Amino acid sequence: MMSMADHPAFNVLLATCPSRTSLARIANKWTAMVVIVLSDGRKRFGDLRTAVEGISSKVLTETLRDLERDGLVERHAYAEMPPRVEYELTPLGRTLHAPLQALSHWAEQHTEEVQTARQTYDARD
Amino acid sequence: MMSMADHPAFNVLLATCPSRTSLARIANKWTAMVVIVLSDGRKRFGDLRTAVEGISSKVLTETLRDLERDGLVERHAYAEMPPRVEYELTPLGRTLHAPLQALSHWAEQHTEEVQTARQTYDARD
DNA sequence: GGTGCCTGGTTACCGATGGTGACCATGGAG
DNA sequence: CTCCATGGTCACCATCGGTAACCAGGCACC
Repeated sequence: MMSMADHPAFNVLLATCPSRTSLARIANKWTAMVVIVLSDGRKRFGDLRTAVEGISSKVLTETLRDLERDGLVERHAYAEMPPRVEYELTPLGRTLHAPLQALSHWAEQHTEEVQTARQTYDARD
Repeated sequence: MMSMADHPAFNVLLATCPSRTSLARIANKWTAMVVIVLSDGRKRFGDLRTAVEGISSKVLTETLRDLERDGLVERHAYAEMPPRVEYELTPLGRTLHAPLQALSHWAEQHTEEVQTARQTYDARD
């Protein structure tokens, strides 16, 4: 059975609703790519940096910190030399995989249509 | 039947893949909110501005222009005074509704967990 | 014991992006 | 002749994303 409590009155369209903060975090290309890579399993910092082509150390660090802060990713640091740090999705983070994967699939599947539309738009008058 | 041509080798994880441009456009909070409002039907500029609380004219204009350029939204301007301009999703734009709605739902449904995690993170040492 | 490599960052800097508030063109109403 | 309504644009500033250089610390080599 579902009660009212299962449906809090959160609405991203409302300016002051805290859910908008959550949306802003996940509706982000780097977040999407990092989560997709991490859903394959625990990954080291350097491996993430390689897998998510083109991301810089700084942006990867920030993205991971934000995800950790929001309880979506867990950080495991080992006191070794050279250092080793691994990241993995929390159970909450794993629930993000499906929606973000869907978004990426959309991007991949409709890229050609988007490119065509863009060329048409840019070519007109 | 599906052929190879139905599955182009687009991959958002590759830096130079054009699908990444598409992902960057749709993985954006304003895009998500605008598409969700528009999936309810054709809307006037002013109504969109009201429905997506907190968006400025400038950002709404830019968001709509980008969506139009990518073939996701169609703009209908009427030569009346005062002016009337309506926007509606194209068939391609409508395919975005489900993934973006899912993302918003995630944000709304997990806001409390995210907030709790954030407080815990910020409170530690 | 100086040189260099390895990893996971940090720092300074800089251009793009997002956000704010004022302003505008047009025509009709008062 | 002034005011309102609509759908913007413009100038301006803050914040963010991105780039390239550098760093800590231990180990290996010579």
